[in-house]
Amino acid sequence: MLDRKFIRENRDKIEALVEAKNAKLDVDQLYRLDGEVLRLKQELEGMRKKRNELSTEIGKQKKTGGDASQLMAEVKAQDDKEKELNEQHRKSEDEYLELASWLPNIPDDSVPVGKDESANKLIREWGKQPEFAFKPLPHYELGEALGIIDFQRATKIAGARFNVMCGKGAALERALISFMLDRAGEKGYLEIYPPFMAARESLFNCAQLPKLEDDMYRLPEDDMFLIPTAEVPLLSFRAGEEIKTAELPLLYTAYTPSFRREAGSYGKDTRGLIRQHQFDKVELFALTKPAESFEQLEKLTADAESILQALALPYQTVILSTGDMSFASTKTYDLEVWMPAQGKYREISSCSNCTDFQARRAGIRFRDENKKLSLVHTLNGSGLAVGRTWAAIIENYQQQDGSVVVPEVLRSYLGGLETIIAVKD
RNA sequence: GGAGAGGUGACCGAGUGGUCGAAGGUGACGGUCUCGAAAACCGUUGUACGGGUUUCCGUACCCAGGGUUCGAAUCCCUGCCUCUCCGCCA
Repeated sequence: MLDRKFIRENRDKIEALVEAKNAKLDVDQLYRLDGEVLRLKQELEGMRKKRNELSTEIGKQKKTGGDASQLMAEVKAQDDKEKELNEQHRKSEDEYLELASWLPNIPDDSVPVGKDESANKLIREWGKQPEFAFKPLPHYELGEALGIIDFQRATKIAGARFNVMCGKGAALERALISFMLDRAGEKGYLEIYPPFMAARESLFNCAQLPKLEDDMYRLPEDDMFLIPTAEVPLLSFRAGEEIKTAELPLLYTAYTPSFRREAGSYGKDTRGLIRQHQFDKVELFALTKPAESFEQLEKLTADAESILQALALPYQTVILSTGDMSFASTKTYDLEVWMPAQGKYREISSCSNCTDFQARRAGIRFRDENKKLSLVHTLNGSGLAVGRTWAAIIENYQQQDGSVVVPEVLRSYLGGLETIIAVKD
């Protein structure tokens, strides 16, 4: 949610925003409703004032045994008008809020302007792409040959875009989660283990709603959703709270699965682990003072990058253009890991500064230097998407004989295992 | 799932129809005292929106949404949440 006064006083910026982020809403209607709400509210408050004054007077009369019937009739006389005004005001207000909830957050000035991902900009590259004396295989072929992942049988359980990991494959997934959580813990993030389902309000606070309702799995009887990212529970964890200023910045990390319907992505990445309905992720999340959030974004991004570096996986860091950014973000870095079989970099993390956009919806505040209640800023980043990391390891560490070398930092998590080899049957 | 109790300001807690935005306490802040600190004492301390804009005025808010009433934190209804007991269950 954007600040209402800001919207009111910056129509030019709002129009530019709607253009830059490809938002779909009727700006004229938004401003018409805002004006109407203000007008109705003023009129309504005037009537309430009169009613309050008369009621007080009636109270006094009754106390002293005077006759209040005249006054009571006077109050009664404005009932209908007041009721109607109230109704109109509420209706306009609801319509306004509904419309305003479709306004995305405003991109930071440092973000490249562009319609889509073609305008994204490379920030830096890290690591050397491995050279193979043979044609590197995709992770799904290798993984199936090694017997550590099974896409075929997963369909019997849940259909397409799911997977079953087996043996060392399952252990590798678990090792990655533990490794990432441990690293985040070392960097000062508090580990959180939250619910994997969330109420409608949590999704709205996070700005997954209203825009992404069709992209989520829903439990209609309870009006709950399977979380599409740990960002949802981590934001709502402190919703409605006044955070003690000395506590900021608050850093949280959480492992959760993420559930996404991937509606509208038919035919994209149909093979392998890149695009699944359920995938594991270790999330990094931060609440900061406003003045520190962009600095925190650099730190948080660096923290995510450090995981890739520790795993010695080549990657590049990209800043997303205005048209490619998510709804709530003002500035987003994507980390893209090298996938040898595709010969491409693929997104493995996305780190965003949502400034006060989510905090306003969730009501998370603190006392600033002037002791005024202010909204905190929220940031989130994957650190990292575990399934895609799994895939990147299999592909980057593959050997000619079809085995996969285990990255050194993971070996202690796998009982010292150095190489994943095919299970003989 | 069944029965009961309850949800009040940063926190604890009083308040069962009018003068209650709300006692008291804690915390925080300012001051007195002190070399300094603690203690003690005095004072200050809600949010949002709208209007005027130098300290001002108004409206709303005592979980949320409806209702009764001239008037509701206080009465009624619904929902959500918490606690206790029973049942069920990993």
